[in-house]
Amino acid sequence: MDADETGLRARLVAVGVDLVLREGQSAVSLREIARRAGVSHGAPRRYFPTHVDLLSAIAREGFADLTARVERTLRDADPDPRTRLTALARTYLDFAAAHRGMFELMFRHDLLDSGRLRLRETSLPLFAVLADLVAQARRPTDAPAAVLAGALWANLHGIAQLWAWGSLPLATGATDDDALLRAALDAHLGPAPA
Amino acid sequence: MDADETGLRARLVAVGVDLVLREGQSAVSLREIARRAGVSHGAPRRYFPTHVDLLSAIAREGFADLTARVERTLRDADPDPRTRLTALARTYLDFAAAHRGMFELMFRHDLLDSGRLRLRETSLPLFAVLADLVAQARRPTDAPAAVLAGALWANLHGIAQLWAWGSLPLATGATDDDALLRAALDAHLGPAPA
DNA sequence: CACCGAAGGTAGACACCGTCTACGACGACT
DNA sequence: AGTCGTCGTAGACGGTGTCTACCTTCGGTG
Repeated sequence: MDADETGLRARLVAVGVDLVLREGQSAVSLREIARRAGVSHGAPRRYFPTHVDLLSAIAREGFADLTARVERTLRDADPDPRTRLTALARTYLDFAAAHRGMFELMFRHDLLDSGRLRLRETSLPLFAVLADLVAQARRPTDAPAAVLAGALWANLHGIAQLWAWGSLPLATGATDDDALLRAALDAHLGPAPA
Repeated sequence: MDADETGLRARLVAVGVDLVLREGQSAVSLREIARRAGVSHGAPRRYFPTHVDLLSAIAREGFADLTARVERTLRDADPDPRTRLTALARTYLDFAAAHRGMFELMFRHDLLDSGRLRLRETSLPLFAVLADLVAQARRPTDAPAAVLAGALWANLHGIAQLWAWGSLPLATGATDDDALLRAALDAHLGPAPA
């Protein structure tokens, strides 16, 4: 971002992001990142005392990226809340599918320290956007907006997870996750408008 | 189970199950299991050529356990499909919360080989139970039963995941996942009966 | 100008991991 | 009695994260 381009700290994060996107979460070792950044294996320690710190910084970039994608999608989208929610959901699932390694890392709480590096502060705005749209699309008989938004998010997340896991298509016979996505949106927000 | 109690193979799996339940997924190393089983670090290799094989066997026990719990719950439950689905869902979430390490392992596709050890065959019956109940509770205007069941499962799974992740309560302000669970069931199956 | 002290990166050690391989003990069967 | 399989041992190898001692380099101050 605004960090010195040549600064090792930023370079380590950039290399890590590239690595997790290209080779998945398990490839992101401290030593491998250091190697690709052209420094010794001990160098990262100056900026990231622990592996968790570096991974958290990388995951933070992932949340920022996802948030930016969602905002970009919404910028060009219809004003109708239901349509916007559909676009948001599709962006979420597309992100999970296209950047599987990063998506996995982002929710591996055992590898991350959500307290450090303002990881949580980076992920909350995304939920706020979702919650705001849900509040607009909510019908009077629905659950409270926060609960409805949480349930919908959980549904999106579950679809992404189970899809990555591999048994969902096998169990449902679906060949794509679009049917599941539409079912989830219909369930939480009511039938799609004509 | 029916395996020789004194057989090393069964003992390794039992120790692994115990270990993952007690200390979480990251504690389940080949060498630690061997240590606790009182054998050398190379011994497991005779029965489980690779770490993935042993973890898969452990996860298989997890699925069997979860399936058994669900079946036990349903045995004593009301015949009404909606009630039964609620009981199933609660059992699923309770399991995820109570045996977090095992639950994590069960869906860590990067640590498991779903092909080997009939892991998939062990997890599918559980989904079949869910799908069967959903088919009974399904309303005519709902999505096809398989899709509806998949979407509901994804919702359950997402609630479990995000709850474990830790940001859900923070975002929704909920102090328990019961509100989310009820919202999910209501969304997919229609409002709860009086 | 000389010095010095901190910042930033190097390099080696340590314990642990999964995997591979050579080897020994032991029991059953011919 | 002898031989062959089965099963577990034990050591090595390359990998990991972390810790620590060291070196280099550069900016400010006497």
